[in-house]
Amino acid sequence: MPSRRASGKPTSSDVAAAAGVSRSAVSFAFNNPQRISAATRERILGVAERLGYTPDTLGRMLQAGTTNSIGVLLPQRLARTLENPYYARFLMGVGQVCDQEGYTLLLTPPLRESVLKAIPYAAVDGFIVCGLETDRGEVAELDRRGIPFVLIDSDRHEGAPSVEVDDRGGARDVARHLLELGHRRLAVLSIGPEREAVAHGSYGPLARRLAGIADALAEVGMAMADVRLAEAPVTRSDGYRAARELMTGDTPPTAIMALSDVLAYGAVDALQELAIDVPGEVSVTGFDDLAESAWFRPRLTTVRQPIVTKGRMAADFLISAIRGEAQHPHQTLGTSLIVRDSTAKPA
Amino acid sequence: MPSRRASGKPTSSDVAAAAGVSRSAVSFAFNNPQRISAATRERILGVAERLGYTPDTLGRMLQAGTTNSIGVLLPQRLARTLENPYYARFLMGVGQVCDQEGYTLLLTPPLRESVLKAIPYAAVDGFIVCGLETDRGEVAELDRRGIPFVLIDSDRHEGAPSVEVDDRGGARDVARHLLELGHRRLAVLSIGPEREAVAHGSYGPLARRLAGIADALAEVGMAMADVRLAEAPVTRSDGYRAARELMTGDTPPTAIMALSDVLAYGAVDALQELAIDVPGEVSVTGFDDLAESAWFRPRLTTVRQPIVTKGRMAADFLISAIRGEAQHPHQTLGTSLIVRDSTAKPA
DNA sequence: TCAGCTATGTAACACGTGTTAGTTGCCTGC
DNA sequence: GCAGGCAACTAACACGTGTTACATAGCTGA
Repeated sequence: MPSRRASGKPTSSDVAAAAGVSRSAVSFAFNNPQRISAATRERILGVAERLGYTPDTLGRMLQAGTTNSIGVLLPQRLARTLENPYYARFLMGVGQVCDQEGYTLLLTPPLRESVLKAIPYAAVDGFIVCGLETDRGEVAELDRRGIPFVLIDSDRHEGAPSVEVDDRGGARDVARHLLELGHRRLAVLSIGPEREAVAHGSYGPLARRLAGIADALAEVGMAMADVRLAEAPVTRSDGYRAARELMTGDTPPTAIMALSDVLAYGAVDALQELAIDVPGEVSVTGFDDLAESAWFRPRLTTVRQPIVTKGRMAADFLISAIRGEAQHPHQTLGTSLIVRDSTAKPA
Repeated sequence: MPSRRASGKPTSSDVAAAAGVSRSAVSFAFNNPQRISAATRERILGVAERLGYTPDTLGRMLQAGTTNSIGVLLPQRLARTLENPYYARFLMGVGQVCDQEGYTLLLTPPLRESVLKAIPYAAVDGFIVCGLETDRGEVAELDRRGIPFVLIDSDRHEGAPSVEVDDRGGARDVARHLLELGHRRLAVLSIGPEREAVAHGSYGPLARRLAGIADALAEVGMAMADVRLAEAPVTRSDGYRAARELMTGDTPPTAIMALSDVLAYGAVDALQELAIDVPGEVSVTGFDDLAESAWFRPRLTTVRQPIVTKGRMAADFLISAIRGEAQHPHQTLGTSLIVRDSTAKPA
């Protein structure tokens, strides 16, 4: 009978005792067959089978010093994250590499509203750090832990690999597109509320996109002050509500620039319900180019960012760092303007 | 200087040595402040700070016997899983509970094509087992490990909690709906290829849905043999291709029953490209009722299954089991037919 | 003044594993 | 017949933590 008090799980000591051998022999029987005679090996395996023994995962990990798992440090709660198609797609890219290299994927949301506090509770070989709007010590904490990590959509940080996207250029391109079509009454549907973060000097993707829009506006002698700014948290419904409100003014915009595709979908929903033709009366643009945007009616004009590639590259960099192979590469991925059917000259 | 050979990370022994105290004192300084004098506590914390010490996650987990993490045992690779909106939504439900209870979420894909082999490599307090088409010993393995688990979309298994959906009833409802409208030339767009699994006696959700369709057919004197069956792996594009092929015959169907919403989207894409009106000429139905289906044009007639609730309930059951609170509840969630604009009487 | 209690710190144990160094016995070869 | 080598196995270490049982000193109260 396994001696372990009441917790059930038999340990290698139990097997050793029952088989009349040492604990080492048990380990060899499982991991190093040729290091032990075939006869006793069979006996040990038999006893193990009878007792229902399985090597403990944590014990093995502690000894091996590796978990075969990579963590994704998320800025939002799991429910909000998985609700967002952007993250689903990003994680898909990460997952491709995990599949290939045999890693599991640990999703780590903030613990009690704190990303920092979540770090000690994740048993992983390395972290992919997502959308760190303001660095409140997470990077320092990871550094001192000596655990490899990669920054995504954050500020560039010497001492760690990073993958970013040319958000500024992409936003500039789409704004330019609308301006060249002749639009002057523009509205920006931003992901928010994060204006405070921007005001406080954060340089997340959001701030960069706004900067890109400002760039394009400046080229025609306009400024952000000439643009109407609305904010919606994240979902399609949020975009719907925000767009409805945008159209209530006495001089509604002729073009709505949404800072994510999902918000753009919602905006189109609102316009259709108001019987406003897209793009005949109002043009709408997105950002991301999710797969659905090509199927959406009207087919959405948007900025393509290589989300899956971003995830894949992040995982590649991380695994290289875990293996101690690479230094600290910084990659900035390009964007491209995808002109489809949701934009046209103003009426 | 920390003595540890070259691996970097200082351990509590290093801190103890540097502070001239025992290792226990270091532990107390961090976890049990009142067990030690304020003066030495400050000193220890100071030394720890200087050395850059952080308690090791694995060591702590091993001692505590808990990981604060729950695992999701997936039947497919991560890339395929996260590509599927159904799973994204299911994981969202699981995530809601994780957020609430402070758990992290470990996604565990098959290792070398084997779900079984993946189990020993996941450091979790319990598993949510998804879509176990055929039980090849996974349940036995989890049982012998003595780790709590919950079965989702599988056969009911005494000895473990489970959450299922009335797939059969849902499929029967939607088939009945089409038959009552007058359709007789039906096509089923199944998720596959898994016909072999069904033939081998597996009772996954897919088989149950097919059984439900057979039920409805029987009510009007028809059988599955009278229905055209096509299979598509999983994505919208897959559905598109399969539907195009379905329509090539000399007597194309007047209604397409897709076994998932995503496939239904693809089917509508194909019909639109062929200039076939939906629902005027051909009706299309889905299964799942994803959020997008209400926005889709034409608004999709489908079977709603409570995906998020399923995930939430699975996580609830699991956490109860981890805490040793509950027995082995079995829950079967209901479905409801959502009639929208993608179905009509045949021409 | 001394028994007894509290505050403080430590040694030892427990969690469960893999691996290295070392012991024993048997067989081979000269 | 015995040195040397090999096979089989074990003791001890390492991974890093939290916690329990014990020792010591100082203080309080009768």
